[in-house]
Amino acid sequence: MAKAHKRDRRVTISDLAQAAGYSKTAVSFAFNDPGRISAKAFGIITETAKKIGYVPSPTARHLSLQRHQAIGLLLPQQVDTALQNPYIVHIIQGLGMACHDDTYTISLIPPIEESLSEAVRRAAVDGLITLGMHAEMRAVEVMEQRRIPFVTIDGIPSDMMPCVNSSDEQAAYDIMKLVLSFGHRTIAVVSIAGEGEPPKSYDRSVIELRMQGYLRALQEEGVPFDSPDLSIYEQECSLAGGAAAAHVIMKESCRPTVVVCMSDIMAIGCQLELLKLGIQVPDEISLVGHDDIDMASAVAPGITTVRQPGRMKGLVAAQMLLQLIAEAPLEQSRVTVPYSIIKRGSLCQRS
Amino acid sequence: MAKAHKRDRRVTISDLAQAAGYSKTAVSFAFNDPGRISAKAFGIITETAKKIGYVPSPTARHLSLQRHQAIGLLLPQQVDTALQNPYIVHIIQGLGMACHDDTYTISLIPPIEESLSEAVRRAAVDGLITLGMHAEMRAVEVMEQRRIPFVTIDGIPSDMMPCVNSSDEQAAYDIMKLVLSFGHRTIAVVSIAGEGEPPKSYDRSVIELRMQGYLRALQEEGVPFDSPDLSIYEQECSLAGGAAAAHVIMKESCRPTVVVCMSDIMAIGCQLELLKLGIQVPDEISLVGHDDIDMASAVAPGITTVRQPGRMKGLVAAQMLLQLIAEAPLEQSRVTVPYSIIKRGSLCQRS
DNA sequence: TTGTAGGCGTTATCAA
DNA sequence: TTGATAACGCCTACAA
Repeated sequence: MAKAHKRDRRVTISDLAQAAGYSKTAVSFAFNDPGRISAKAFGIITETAKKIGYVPSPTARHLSLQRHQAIGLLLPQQVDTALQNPYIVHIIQGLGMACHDDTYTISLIPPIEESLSEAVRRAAVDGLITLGMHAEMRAVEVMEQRRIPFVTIDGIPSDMMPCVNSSDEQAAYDIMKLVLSFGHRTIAVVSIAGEGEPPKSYDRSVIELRMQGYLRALQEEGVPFDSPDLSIYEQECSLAGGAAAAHVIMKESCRPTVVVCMSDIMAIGCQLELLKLGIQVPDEISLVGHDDIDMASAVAPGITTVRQPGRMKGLVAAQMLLQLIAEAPLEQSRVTVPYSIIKRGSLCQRS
Repeated sequence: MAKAHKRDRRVTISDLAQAAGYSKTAVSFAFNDPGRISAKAFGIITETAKKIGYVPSPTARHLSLQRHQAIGLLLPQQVDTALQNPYIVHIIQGLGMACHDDTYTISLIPPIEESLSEAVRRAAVDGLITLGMHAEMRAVEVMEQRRIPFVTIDGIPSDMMPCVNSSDEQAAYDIMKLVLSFGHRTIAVVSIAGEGEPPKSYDRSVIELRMQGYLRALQEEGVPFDSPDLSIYEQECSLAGGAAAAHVIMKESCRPTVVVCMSDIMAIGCQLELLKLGIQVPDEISLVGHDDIDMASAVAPGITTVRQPGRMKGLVAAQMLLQLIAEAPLEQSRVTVPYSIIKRGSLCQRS
């Protein structure tokens, strides 16, 4: 009567111990370290377990072991919004690759009522991956209080926080250099308009870094910021934004020979619109993008672009995190993953 | 000496209770039900909490409350593979939309050593979303033993298991009907080759249902299965598979006027290859696909296709699951989410 | 090899 | 309003 008052209680280790005629310890061993009990005991216990339908409670194990076998990805926005960004999907894939062998699970953790720190408080994970500078101080504080290790992707390299970055500035510099090497001198740059706080797809700092890279390359070639040959636009990061850019550009008195877009999605939108307007791409106007999303290789001509190594970043970050969780020392706490430039048909020699 | 032997123990509710000069109960109330203690007590406790850096342990709460505030998505493959399928990404977005308000977290749960049931055993979630028929019996058994509610997406409607489906057969029927209404009578169908056990992107049953839908429509219009005007191919579900289809089709003595592909990715691959071969799309050969992936609207001409309501399915499934978790009755345990046909440029009147 | 008992950090019950 | 104390279900020294 003391215990069996609820008919549909889930079956616990005690139930199994009783049913099998062994102690809880024996049962525990049967599941976690069979070598420590007799073969007979093991047989009886597993048999009985099957019979009465016993499944060890993960939660109880977690509490007891102080470990979840899970890592979390702290998202700057709600899940549905975040996953609209293919880059984030790539990162998750990378995390998955790293977690595969160690059978860690991945938790998608959006802010709770706008608050990342609140999300961190409640996260039942062994470690966290953080995106961008959104690792606001409050959240970092909580992670430290909770002693949860974390690795930041695309964060601002600082302090002792482990992070995985790619050289955005350099990548932008490189592709602009490529553009210039093709003889282009009348250039339109389409930057990303940052609407709202957390920009839909990109961190503000990334946008700035890319712009700096562009300008550095231009400067080197003697195209200063205020050159009449250089026009800079800001558009929403979408196909529509790219299309809008196409229209604006066509109205320019001094039409550019190349459009340098800060994202493939805009480049593709722009290219489709230019084609629709009867402009030959790349013959009349060349185009380059950024990110190498799937679509970039699917459109005709393919978009010359910079490949964001999202998967690689996720993979490396997760590996580092797993190290930290295991309390193993990190070889390096600041990793830079290389970009690569993908050459396709959208960029050609200036005609 | 009994307790304070570890210097870096994380601070617990007892520590706070002691530091604040109240009982654990009072502390618990301060965090969960402040109305039940005096304002003064609340003030002191929260103040002290901040000072000593106390954060309630989620795990301990989970064990105590028997609830995780998390749902899991049971993936048929590893995370990186699964997320290559945009349809699955859409589903996750849908889950995210549903979880937003209730601040549930989403766990991505891949099989553990090929075993879904093992993954279910260890999942620390309040409920599970299951994909396709991959909810093999063993996994279902474990869910029942653990008393974890679940909802299946694209599963085989059966028994009492709640599920969210879309009428694949009907959708295929509809698009084939559309094709026929445009006057096409010489038709190539490109089906999906099922390589390996869990097909890369599609459940076997979905493929069969779509084929059935195609055939039903054809039959109605007097194009029987063995008509010389109908040729059926099987290709890998990829751009390359579509391209391969294009080549095979062009070698046919009786060239079709339309290619009906079971997936957009194949349709796009096919279209790009046809264009490369100098075939006019849609004038010489029309094309239709299935799924309405992002790319389908980006290529030129756009692919006429059937929109897989992935987000909607995820949303509905998660809402149902949340109901089940709350032990609220389900309005209906079998929901069918409607497809819609998206008309774009790739399909035109037979010339 | 097996069992006893204490700990993991909360929440919930029920007196005081 | 407050505070002991018993769950929650498992793991694991330590003892037998």
